[in-house]
Amino acid sequence: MATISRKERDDQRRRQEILNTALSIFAAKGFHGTTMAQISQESQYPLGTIYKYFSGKQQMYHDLVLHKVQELGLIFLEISKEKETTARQKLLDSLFAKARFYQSNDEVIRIYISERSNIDAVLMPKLNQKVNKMHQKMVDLFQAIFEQGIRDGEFKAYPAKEIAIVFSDIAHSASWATLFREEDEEALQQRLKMIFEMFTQGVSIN
Amino acid sequence: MATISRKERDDQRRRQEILNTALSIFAAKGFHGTTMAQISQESQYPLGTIYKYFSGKQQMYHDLVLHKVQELGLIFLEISKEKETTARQKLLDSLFAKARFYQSNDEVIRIYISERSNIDAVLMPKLNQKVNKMHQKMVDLFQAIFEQGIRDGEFKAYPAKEIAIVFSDIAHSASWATLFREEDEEALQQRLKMIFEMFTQGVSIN
Amino acid sequence: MATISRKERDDQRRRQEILNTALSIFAAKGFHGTTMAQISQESQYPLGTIYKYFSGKQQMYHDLVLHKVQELGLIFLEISKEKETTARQKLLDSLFAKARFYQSNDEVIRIYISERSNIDAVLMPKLNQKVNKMHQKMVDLFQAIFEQGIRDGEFKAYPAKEIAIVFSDIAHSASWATLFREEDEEALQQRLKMIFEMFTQGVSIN
Amino acid sequence: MATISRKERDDQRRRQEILNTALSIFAAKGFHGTTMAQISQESQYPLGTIYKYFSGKQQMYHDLVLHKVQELGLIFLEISKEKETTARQKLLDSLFAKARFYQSNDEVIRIYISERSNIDAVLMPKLNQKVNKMHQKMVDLFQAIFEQGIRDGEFKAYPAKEIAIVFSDIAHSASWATLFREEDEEALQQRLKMIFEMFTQGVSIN
DNA sequence: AATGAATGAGAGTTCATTCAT
DNA sequence: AATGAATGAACTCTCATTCAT
Repeated sequence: MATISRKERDDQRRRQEILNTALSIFAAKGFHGTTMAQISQESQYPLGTIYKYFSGKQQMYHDLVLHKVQELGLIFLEISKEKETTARQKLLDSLFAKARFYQSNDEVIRIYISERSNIDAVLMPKLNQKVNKMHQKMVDLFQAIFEQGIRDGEFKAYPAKEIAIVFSDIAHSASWATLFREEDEEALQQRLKMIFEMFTQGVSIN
Repeated sequence: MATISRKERDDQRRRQEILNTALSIFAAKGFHGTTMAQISQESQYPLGTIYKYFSGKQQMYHDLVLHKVQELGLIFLEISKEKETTARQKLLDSLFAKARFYQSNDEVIRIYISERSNIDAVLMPKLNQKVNKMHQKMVDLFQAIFEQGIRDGEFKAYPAKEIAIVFSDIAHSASWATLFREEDEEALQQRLKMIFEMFTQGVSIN
Repeated sequence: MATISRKERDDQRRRQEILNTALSIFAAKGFHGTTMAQISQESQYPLGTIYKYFSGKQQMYHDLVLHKVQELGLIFLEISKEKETTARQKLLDSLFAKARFYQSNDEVIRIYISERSNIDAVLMPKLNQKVNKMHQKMVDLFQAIFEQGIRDGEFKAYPAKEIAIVFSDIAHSASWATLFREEDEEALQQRLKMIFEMFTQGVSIN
Repeated sequence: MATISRKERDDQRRRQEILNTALSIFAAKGFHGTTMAQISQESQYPLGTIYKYFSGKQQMYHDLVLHKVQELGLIFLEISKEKETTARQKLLDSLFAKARFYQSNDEVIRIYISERSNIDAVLMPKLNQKVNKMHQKMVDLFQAIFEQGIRDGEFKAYPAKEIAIVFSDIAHSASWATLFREEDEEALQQRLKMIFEMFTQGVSIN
């Protein structure tokens, strides 16, 4: 019904507004440096309301991280599902997509990395597990792409899983670097292409 | 002569014992999840004693991180300074060294990564700066190796800095993976060699 | 209109209750001998609540001292502003007022004296400055009264400032003594009058 | 015997050196702001040695205060015992003596005043009692002088005790003021004489 | 239903005193 | 006998969460 759906839409919007505010603060001050009072104040939502939408500080953080990681995962999923595209092209697309995603989500990226580094694994073991699981899924997507590429004679028959891991980290590092450089679009594209060429052609002479 | 008084030796030993305990706890629970009381209890040193050796929780953490990062830096420095070694071999050595270092220092590695991820940059900006500086130095060492390799006709003339960054992250990722696999020495060596071959020869079929 | 919301009134009352409790304890045990936990326990307000009203132990102490000193200052100001009163009478009024104030605020008086004595000037320099400033203002009021008295031919032409200081301290000492005697109202009045006569007529014969 | 007496003299000297250092620090930072470690460092005496001479921080403080107050008491005793001197002159002498004492002992004076204000009566009740007792003795000396003066027809027959209290506080206030003025010897003498004249002749015109 | 004031456990750190050397 | 490193109780203050309004 319309009434319910309006309420739902409002809820969704509020939730998102709160999350966005929380994201900025978490990224700036870290999980422990951020207080619920700050989030309440900055987001203009009363504390009680925030606790209506989230069961606690930790869950909020979980939501935030998982939501964003999922977003990135979806992008890769889209790319990997394309039918008429070569493996090579899919990888290149993924590389560009990741860099773009990092550029427009630099705040959350810090958090994602931090989570991956496991540091609060004891305090938030579930989040950590989930993040790693999603990371694994993304690597799996790459693995599938490499399997396709090997099948199609594009790539050498290295173990697809190992290549996927290496590629995933190259993509991360190339994208991460984006956040600390003042590159224009052109320079970014050139750099990414060069890195991709390194990866495919190797750095050795012959 | 090694005129270290007994007191000094004792001090050094105690300091190290405390640091070791702290390391375990920091690695397991993170900076914020660790309490001085825990370190005191676990290390069997009274709180007051710990504060004799370290001016506070934060300084302890700093010491811990910087000390270990320096250790890794020294290893790379040794390798890069070798005279009669080809660039190729130096890189291979570095890759193996990094993996071994990660294996024997898995606890501190989590901390190092966490620091690099910037998450508490506001709370501990100085540590962060220093860690990044040391990371930069390590990348610089790799860059020098690549410059040597390019000069000697071993490597293609990619921008040395970009290759260095890529290589550094591949090395990290390959070593990091070590911590979550049950590989014997043999399997590890094979994997590292394969990854290095990928990196040098490229994954594409021409 | 007195549109003080109930909340504001409650706040004010609570604040005052806490201050009153704190006052007793500070007066009995001094600043350093008093713990926030004691104030919390004695006042029946939880620690967190106390920190809602006061930003810390020191600020509480400041508030307490300044508030009370101001109160006394206002009393003197009232007296000194009276139009139709002789200087002599104003001084007598001030003397009585001070004694009464000491009687009904014996706890805070100890604190005031302690502050004036400068002992924690390094730890709480601002409070000390303010208290001394207010003390100076009170002496200035007396000075003005003496100037009036000299102009009117009531008093000898001693430097008004010096007489004011002497009078201020006589008033303090006479009032202070009140706290350690078991005088009825009658005896108090007689003693103060006698002291005032000593001050005005001198103790020497001819 | 000579050997013992040398030891005793050394002990006495060391004790005094420690006390002098402690005095400076107590006066500057207050009782609670001063740490035993500071006294040890500043005085160049090891902590253990200090605890040989004093049973604790508090006793040190006691010794310090009592010693100095006694010194002042002795001065007044000397003056009051003089045979051929008029009461008037004895008071004048006392006034000058007090001012000089304050000038050369400004550090301890702050402490003395602080003690008199009773603020740590619960923490150091014995010291407080003793200081007040000594203060009382000094007032008693003044009282005896006034009784002498009244007997000799120098002073009006006010209750000697009350005059003594008033005089004692005037003397304190006049001396205290010394610490915050930049008076030369001449100006000081004039001021004290004027204050004494005020006290004896009264401030009123007949 | 929505709010935000109230709560109190638990954090990091200090320092008077002891006592093994 | 002289030392000063070692001790740990006790301090102030913070903040995630609750629940009365």
